[in-house]
Amino acid sequence: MDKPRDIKPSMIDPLHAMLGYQLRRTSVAVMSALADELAPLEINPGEASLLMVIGANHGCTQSDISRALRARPANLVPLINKLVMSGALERAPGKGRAIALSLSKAGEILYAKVERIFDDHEARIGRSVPADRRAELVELLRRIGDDACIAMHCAARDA
Amino acid sequence: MDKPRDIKPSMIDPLHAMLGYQLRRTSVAVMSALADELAPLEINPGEASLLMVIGANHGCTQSDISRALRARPANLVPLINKLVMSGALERAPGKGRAIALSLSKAGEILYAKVERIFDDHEARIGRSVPADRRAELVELLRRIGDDACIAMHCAARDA
DNA sequence: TATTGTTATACTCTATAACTATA
DNA sequence: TATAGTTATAGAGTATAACAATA
Repeated sequence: MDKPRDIKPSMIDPLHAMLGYQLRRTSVAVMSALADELAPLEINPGEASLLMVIGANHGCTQSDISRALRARPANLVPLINKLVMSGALERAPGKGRAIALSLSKAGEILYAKVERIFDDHEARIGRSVPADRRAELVELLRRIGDDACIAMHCAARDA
Repeated sequence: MDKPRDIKPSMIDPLHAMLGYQLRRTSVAVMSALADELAPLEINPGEASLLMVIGANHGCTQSDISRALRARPANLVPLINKLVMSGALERAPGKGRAIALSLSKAGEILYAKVERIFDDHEARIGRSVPADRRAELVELLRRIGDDACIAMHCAARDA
C-alpha cells in the first residue's frame, strides 16, 4: 500500500482537480483498504464479490457472473476453483454445458462474514459522505462509468 | 475493454448500490477511455501523467514525482526511460544523486497535446455531473480516499 | 452452429529487496 | 548515515486465442 509520504510543498499537482485522476486514486485506496479488511478470511476482493453474487443468485452460472461483474470468463476460473477447493462453493449440472454454482454450508458461513465486512467497509468509506447523499453519489458514479463506456465504444466504432 | 454485454434480467446484483464497487467500476471505465484517447500519441496514462507533473514542475526529481503520484520510484524508471529515449524528457544533474527532469522542445509539444487530451477527457467524463457540482465531487472523492488510507494505516498499526 | 467452460499465455501494474551513488 | 536512483524480480489483474463439451 502507498506510504503516506508528504508531498514537497513547492510541487504543483496539475492532476489535483481532475475527476479522472481522483477517481483512480480513491478507487485504489478503497480497494486496498477492502483487501486488508478481507485478509483475515484469506480471500481477496475478487473472490469476495464472487461469493456475494452467488449468495444472492443461487444456481447462477459462470457466464451469468462474468456478465454481472464484467469480468472475462477465463479470469473467473481460478477464483471459482479456489472457492470450490476450499469447500465454499458447489457445482451442479446446468443447461447445456453450463454449471450451476451455489454456496455450501461452509460457503454460507463465509458469505455471512463477507457480507458483514462489506457492510462495515461501506460504512467506513461512506463516513465522508452525508448519509442523504450516498445514493446520489453512487448513481452519479454509475452514470459517469456508463458514459465513459459508451464514448469508448463509439470511438472504437468510428476508428 | 469490457464488452457491453447485457446482464441477465433475473440476476440480482448485490454490489449495485455499493460505493466501493461503483468507484472501482467507474475508475476502470474512465481509465480505459483515457488510454484509448492517448493511444494516438503512443503513450499510456502513466506516461501522460508523468509529463503533466514534469511540465508543471520543471526541474523536479524522480522522488518528487513518486511522492506526487504515489508511485514506487522503481516503477517510474521504465516510464522515464521511455520518455527520455523518445526525446521528450531531459535529465540534468541535481543535488546529491538526484536528477532534475525537464521537458525538451519535443517534450513541450507532446505535453501540449497531452494537456489537451486530458482537458477533453475531463470534459467528457464530467458531462454527467452538473458543472457547479464537479469541484465538490472531486473534493469528496479526495476525502474518501484519504480516509480509506488513514483507516488502513490505523488497522496496520493496531495489528 | 451457438453457447459455455477451460487452458495456456502474455502484457501491464504494482510491490519488495538488494544494490549503487552522493552528501 | 540518510536520501536518491536503479536493477531484478515476483505477484496480481486482465486481455486474447484456441480448444472442448453440450444443446
